[in-house]
Amino acid sequence: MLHLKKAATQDLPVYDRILSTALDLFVERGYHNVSIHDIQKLANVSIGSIYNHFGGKEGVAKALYYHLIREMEELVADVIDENLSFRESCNRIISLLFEYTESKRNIVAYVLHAKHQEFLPDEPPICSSTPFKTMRNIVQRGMESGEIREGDPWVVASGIFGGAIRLIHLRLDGVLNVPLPELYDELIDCMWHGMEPISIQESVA
Amino acid sequence: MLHLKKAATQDLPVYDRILSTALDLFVERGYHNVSIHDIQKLANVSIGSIYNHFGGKEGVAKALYYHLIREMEELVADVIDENLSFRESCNRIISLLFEYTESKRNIVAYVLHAKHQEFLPDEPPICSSTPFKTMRNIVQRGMESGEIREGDPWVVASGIFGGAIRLIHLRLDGVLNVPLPELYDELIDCMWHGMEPISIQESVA
DNA sequence: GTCTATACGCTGATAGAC
DNA sequence: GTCTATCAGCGTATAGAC
Repeated sequence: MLHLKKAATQDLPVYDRILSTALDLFVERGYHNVSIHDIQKLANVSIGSIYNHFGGKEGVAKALYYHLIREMEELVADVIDENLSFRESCNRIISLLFEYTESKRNIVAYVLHAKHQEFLPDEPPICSSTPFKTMRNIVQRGMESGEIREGDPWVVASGIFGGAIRLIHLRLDGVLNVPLPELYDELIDCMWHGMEPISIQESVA
Repeated sequence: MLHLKKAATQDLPVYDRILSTALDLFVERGYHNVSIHDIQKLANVSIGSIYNHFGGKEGVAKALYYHLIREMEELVADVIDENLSFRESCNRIISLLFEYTESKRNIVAYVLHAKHQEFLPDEPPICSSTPFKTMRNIVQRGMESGEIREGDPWVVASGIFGGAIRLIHLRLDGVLNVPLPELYDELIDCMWHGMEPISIQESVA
């Protein structure tokens, strides 16, 4: 697997160096504002190497896409292996995504931000790709086991993860200047108990 | 104001015809995959006209941006003028956004989807732009009046609107093939009452 | 596998007639 | 204001040496 660190960039083998550099550039400037020459210079490789390994710029983007989707899948799979309750699984996934957003910003940004259809016309849109499908399936299992309200799985999944994803977007866009993990507890509370004022919730109970 | 309709495209004055065509093309292919020549051909105008009115492709994108942001602002402002309760205001905004997504798909897609920083480096990111700021402010007022739980305004705003925005994205990406208004009631219920199974909510009450 | 130099097409932009 | 013809620059991709 590929672990991207800027500091270690120069020590990586060519293949990984290209991917690592491309990730940084794509996230920073956007795919279309990065030329092969930019990647070539910053990664200290030749254009020929890039074409040898990836067959061009689109090939680089595609390889990146698969690497990072896989990384996200593993994150979700690890949570499932922990055999937590349904609700704890959801919380854990959100918690990990929040940590990722802080420690591996560009990975999350590339997966979440990019309109991959603009430059990867063959790939399915990201929300239907495996990690998100998996998350939807988790929700469906939670409904069947009665741990969560019944309903359209997409609506329920959006209700659970929508707030978290929104916060990640805000954080990536630089609108939020608070690290996401600090907001975790409050968000979890909001999503499970709803947005009613707490006084009402208590008076009902 | 600009009301974009594909059918009436050919009857519009040049200025609006360019904007309308550009909107469709930008959403369909993405800003960078659309050339001035594409716009020129499809809008039945000359390149000269485009440069006269907008000063270039970026100028077209910028004008579009302002038009559509303004349209969204008005949508929110109209809701505020109705003087509903805080909660009803939120519901109404979501309802209108859902309708917009169905009837004016490309407008919503352009405002929501695009990473405008990639091609409009001078503009602020969309989530911090006026309509979203306004929505956050509404939330803040709701907290002060006790109609909603206290907390970080971004977290609360994400809790309220995050699910809706997520569904809009899914719909725009073609993952959902149900018109959003049909999902409205269920979503609203989820967001106000939380994701607990309904049986538990009832037993608590 | 890695590199450099080069070719070719596309795109944004301009000039100048009407 | 609208148009066409044309230019200059950039970015992808290739060819061929090492």
